[in-house]
Amino acid sequence: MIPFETTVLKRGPLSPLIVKLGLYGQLSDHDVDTIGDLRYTAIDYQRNQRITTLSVIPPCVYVMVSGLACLSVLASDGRRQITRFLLPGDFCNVFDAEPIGSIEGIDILAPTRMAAVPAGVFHQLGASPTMNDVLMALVTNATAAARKTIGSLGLGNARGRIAFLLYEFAQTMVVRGLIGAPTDPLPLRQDHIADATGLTNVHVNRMIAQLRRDRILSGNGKVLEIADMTGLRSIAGIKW
Amino acid sequence: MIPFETTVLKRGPLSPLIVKLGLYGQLSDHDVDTIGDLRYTAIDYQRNQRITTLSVIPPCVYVMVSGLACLSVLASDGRRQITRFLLPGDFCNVFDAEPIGSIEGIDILAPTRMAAVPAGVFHQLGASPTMNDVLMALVTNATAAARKTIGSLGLGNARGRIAFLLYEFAQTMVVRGLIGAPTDPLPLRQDHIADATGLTNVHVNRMIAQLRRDRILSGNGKVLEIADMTGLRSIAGIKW
DNA sequence: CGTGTCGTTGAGGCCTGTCAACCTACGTGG
DNA sequence: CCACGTAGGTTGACAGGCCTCAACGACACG
Repeated sequence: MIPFETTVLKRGPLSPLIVKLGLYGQLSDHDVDTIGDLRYTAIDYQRNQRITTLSVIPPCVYVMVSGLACLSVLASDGRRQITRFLLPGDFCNVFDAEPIGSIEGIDILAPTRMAAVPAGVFHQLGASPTMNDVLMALVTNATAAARKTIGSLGLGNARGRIAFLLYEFAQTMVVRGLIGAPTDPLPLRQDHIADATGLTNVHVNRMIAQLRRDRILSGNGKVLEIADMTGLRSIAGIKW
Repeated sequence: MIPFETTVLKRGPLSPLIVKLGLYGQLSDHDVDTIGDLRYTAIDYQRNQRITTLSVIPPCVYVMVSGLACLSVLASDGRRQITRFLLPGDFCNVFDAEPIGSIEGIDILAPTRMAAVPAGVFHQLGASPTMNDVLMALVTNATAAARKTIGSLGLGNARGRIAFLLYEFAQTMVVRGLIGAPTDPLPLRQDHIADATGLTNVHVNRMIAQLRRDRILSGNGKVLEIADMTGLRSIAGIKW
């Protein structure tokens, strides 16, 4: 029997986008084909690049194809706060991840490829009622996810914040078909976790060591794996 | 000369909604009239009520008409994190403020009136292309605002977090026409600020006293006023 | 083998939380 | 008119979680 992923992956590099959109509504075969066949310009970015303005001449919608990036806000003193991670299939300059005016930028956390799709094409696609509903649900969901993060930052101590971040990140990766199981290695460095939780890398290191001793996390050194999703969720300390 | 507000206020109780929508696109006279004339059921809520499910039989869109409320997430131990404030004109159960499944609720912070508009009517309104764009911009903006809050919580210390919150709150109140100037008294108690910034009410009290000594805030006791918006913004510590 | 990246560990200090008491303003009822 | 209760704000003493600074280790790569 051919696994489900195979049929999706046959759609090509934009299949992560199809998977993502499919989470928010039933896509018609026509929509799936249209997206799968979209013409786009591939653009590659290197690690540690910060992008404040994506080229929009001609007007383009950027979709991440592979890699890892994030949106972040900077403090006056240069520190960085990651406000959301960007995964393959995520929009990078519109809809749920439209950077805030001049204060938010895109940081590339691992070698990343983006697909620049002419905005006109995409706007046309969004004209269909079902696709419009899907996009609206997408953005609404992003708002809700951001508010959950606000909850975690406000309510949790260091241990709780880290637990929440890892739980949500792994959950998202699985749902989006980017890893097979939540116990697979996560592509996060301790610095990323620090910048996303508002903690220092030193303290993140200590907390991760503690979570490993508690058998909530596994892996050594640079390999970060979740051992106990249920435990992680309860440590996050939110009343779900 | 008749001030602008007068013409808007003539639209009746739903004028805050018209003002809000107008921030995200040019509304046609027809749209304004339609919204101003919407039939709705008024529902009043008392302070300290927590609403986990708004009645949706029949399906309704809830719009706040007057008062003050917030969305909040609870910790396992019962503490509350305010994830966003709800002001007159805000949707309360759809679009930019759709509560997250079972984990988020609406807390009434001051006597509040909501307008329950039949969902069908509203869905019909959103069918027009321009209004659809307005709604999409609304939700996108809410996502961006939430991410800005994440930035403040992650980057700022107590002083910075409070400064950010008050700056954004006052700014929003002014833009929405709910107060005349950012130096007008704000309808926030110190407890609200504590729950929105993830601090304790005791520490919020000390920080507010400090900001008053620094002439950034004014007012005594229960009266909270901003004296210096520019100073507040720079204290927030975000690279704008 | 030098260099850079990322993780790890220790010592010390500050920011913020916790606990507790008290104060003012205001409304209610005898 | 006063006793009382409640809501919200204010202040002090103390503890602890997290930050800062610093050094070192493991590993990849040219």
